[in-house]
Amino acid sequence: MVQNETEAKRRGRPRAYDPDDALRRARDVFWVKGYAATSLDDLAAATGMNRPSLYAAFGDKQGIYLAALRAQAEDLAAAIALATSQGGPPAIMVRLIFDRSIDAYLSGGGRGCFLVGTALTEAGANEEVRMIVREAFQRCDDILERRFHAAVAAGEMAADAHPRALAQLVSATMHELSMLARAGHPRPVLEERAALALTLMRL
Amino acid sequence: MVQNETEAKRRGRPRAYDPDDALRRARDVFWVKGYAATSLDDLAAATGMNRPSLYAAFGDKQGIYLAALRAQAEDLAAAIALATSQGGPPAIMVRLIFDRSIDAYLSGGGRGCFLVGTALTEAGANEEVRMIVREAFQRCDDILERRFHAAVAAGEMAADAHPRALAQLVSATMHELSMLARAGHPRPVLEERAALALTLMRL
DNA sequence: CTCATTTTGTACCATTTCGCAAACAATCCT
DNA sequence: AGGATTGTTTGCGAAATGGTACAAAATGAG
Repeated sequence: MVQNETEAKRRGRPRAYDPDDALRRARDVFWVKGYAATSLDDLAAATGMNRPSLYAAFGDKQGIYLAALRAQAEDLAAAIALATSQGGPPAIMVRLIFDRSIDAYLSGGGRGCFLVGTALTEAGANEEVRMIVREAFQRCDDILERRFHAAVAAGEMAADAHPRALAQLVSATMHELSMLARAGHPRPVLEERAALALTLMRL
Repeated sequence: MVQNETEAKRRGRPRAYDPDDALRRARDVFWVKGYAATSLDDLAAATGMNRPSLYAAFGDKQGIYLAALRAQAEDLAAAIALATSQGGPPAIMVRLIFDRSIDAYLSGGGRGCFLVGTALTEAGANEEVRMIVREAFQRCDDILERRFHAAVAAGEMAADAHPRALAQLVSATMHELSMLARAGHPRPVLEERAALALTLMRL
């Protein structure tokens, strides 16, 4: 919806808001209240925009949510890709991923992961959301699996390690940490989970 | 709200519905659409009751949801307690738990676990829901941990097995299976996840 | 039979919600 | 300067939503 981002000069009245910033603020409301419980008034208040501007920028309510969801899915995959791109022992990498995840999930009052905390509910009745969630998680799994596979090939892990099982355990642990955060558990609980999951990985 | 369940004879006009059955039907609507997206009209249509009867039976909309949520939390803990109460090798027990979970999560079009799929979103802004979810999952973890601890003591598992870590892995795997189901993954995907988690447990 | 009691059915109300139309404002182009 | 273009503001309106009042109906008690 929002276009001509990079173009030097646009004609007509300039926008009074930054689309990326507005989408982040809208996303934060969805993040706490969920999609269905968030009203356009909530979004207008959070972004400082009024409804017609919201419509012009992102389309209807579902359009705003889908834009936020896609951005969040992209950020998630990018974060995993970044964490796995650095070399070094897989154990260090996994520990880093867990630490970063815990920080992220506890920020904002323990809201957890956006996908887990909001999109999953909507996935029950919305085919598009369901697909976005499925593909986002699948991408993360694939990235992690490739990384573990490479680590085995590089001799950084035991030869009989199971890259696919380990990738899925990292993924599941992240999701579990997200749930625990949103259920109100404090940091030490999350840290112990991460530590015990790491123990079971025997890296 | 609903009372005098066991009393032989009630005065006045008899109820035209079965409270337990009505609550199950209401729960099924919440299960697919989530709490916020479910309207009282939806609930009235699903239960066959009209709004005043719903109010008399369960209170307001949140009351209906909380009743369904509490019942579901109870059922979950009961299912775990039942599965762990039977003796035998822990590996068999875990496999059974996963199999049962997969069946349950894929039924109804892949709606996953009620708590994971609906309550977690609401937990973001509802303190009571957050507490119910937290306690329900905590109970399951505790039951599983005790069972693994007993298995170690009984020599059914390696002495250096980690009951707490294993319990948390079973729990996290169940939650992950629930998410995968709701994200639209087919049965084989879930079955592979369960199998690989079991592999990592080295039971 | 009559009355008290409980539930049901209909209708209603106040509020919220989404979405849009039309007028106003700011900028660019010629 | 004047028109074209784009974004903002205000306000409206139709529909849906949560919740309730009240009369009718169905049962047990006396």
